[in-house]
Amino acid sequence: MELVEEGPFRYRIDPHEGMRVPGIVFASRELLADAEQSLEQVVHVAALPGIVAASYAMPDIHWGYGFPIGGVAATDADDGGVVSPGGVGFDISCGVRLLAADCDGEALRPALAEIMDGLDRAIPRGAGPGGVWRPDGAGELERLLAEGSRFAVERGYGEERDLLRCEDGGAVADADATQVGQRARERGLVQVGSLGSANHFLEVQQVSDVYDDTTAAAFGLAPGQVCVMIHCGSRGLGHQICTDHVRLMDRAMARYGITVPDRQLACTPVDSPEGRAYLGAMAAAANYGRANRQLLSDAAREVFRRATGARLSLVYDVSHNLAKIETHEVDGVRRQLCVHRKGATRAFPPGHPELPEDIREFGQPVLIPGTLGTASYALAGVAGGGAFYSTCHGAGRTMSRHQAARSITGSQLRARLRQAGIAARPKSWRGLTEETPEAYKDVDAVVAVSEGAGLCRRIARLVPLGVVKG
DNA sequence: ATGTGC
Repeated sequence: MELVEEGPFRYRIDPHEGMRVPGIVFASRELLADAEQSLEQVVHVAALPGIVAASYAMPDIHWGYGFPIGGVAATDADDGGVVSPGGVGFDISCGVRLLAADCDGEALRPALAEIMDGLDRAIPRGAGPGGVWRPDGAGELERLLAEGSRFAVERGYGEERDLLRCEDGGAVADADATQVGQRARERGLVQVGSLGSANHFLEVQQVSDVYDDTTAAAFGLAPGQVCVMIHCGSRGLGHQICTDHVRLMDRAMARYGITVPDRQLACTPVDSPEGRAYLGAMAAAANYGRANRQLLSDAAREVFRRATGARLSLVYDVSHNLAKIETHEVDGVRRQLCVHRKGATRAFPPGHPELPEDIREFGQPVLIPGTLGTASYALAGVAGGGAFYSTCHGAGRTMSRHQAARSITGSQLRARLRQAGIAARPKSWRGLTEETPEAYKDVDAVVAVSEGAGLCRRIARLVPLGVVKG
């Protein structure tokens, strides 16, 4: 792949092979070495009808279904632009929530084992059914899909202030539950308030570094402070919605005269019945994902309250797998675009009207989950953020799950975490080996490059004290 | 990511 170095940590792939726009890859030379194969997917995405500006790749890019994970693509509906479920991914609305405790690590230490045991009992996780709340039939699921975190808070799982610190106030307005199929509903009904498996986790963390005292304080973060980070998505419901709508679009594509370089890029115009149906179902899954994180926050709060009386207040909740209709200025013209972010986090700049009033001047909080036993980050959006105000979402895999599981045994991993002073409560030690840190890129490098490329800035770094995983 | 692989 021919890459033109355009600026610091910014590379361009010039249009060829049916590309309508260039590819723009944000990376260092080291990170590019891991990205080589997935750049082909950046090229494929650049061929989508109606794509605007560029097919972007974040520094944590890796191979995904159709689109790369770490990809950003915006399309213009008025210019034949399409929407593609592959541009969001199977885990619709997968995202991260960070809660700040009113105590520091030193104070928490004596109660840590008790808290971890409490979380071990309170947090449903792993594949299959099980959640903290079983909606009372189809009516409640319907409201959950329409109202997201708002409904969870209304039902007593949280406080009104939580909603102010959620992307979209905790619910997107354009959810259309009629486009969520029966199987998706059945799977979703029994998984409300559950973590899932793979790289999803709930961690008790401590702030290890602060890079901007003022912004950190405004976000509610200080050196040494205890936090809880939750990384999860929309479970089987989102997965089923993606499966269903990929199939529908795959069949419909030809009728719109659309051809794509990879069948996994199945798409239809944003303004088509199929496009609107997907966006409506996707928004319902987005609300499910937010409610899921809200319910797990409530479960964690209860454990902390009982163990030490500590309170957890929400810093922010943001997704990294979503398509959204947003207004952006392109070459001096304001346009309504369908922005696909897949393994990429929205990072609105300071002053953006959609940000909570009390932190608006600092830019949107961006939450980056680390991999097992490594650091996580709180970042902030910056003015001029290159890729439709998006940045990285995490470390990004370099090893397959199979490869990772062969590289270390459960007991070796267990010993390492214990040595690092991290209290782990996995559902199974065997399953955890797929998540060994060597299977991922270095999150510190990914975040440093994202900042260097002008996509975001670092606010605080967090390290794990305890981890709950599927 | 996922009642993991058509």
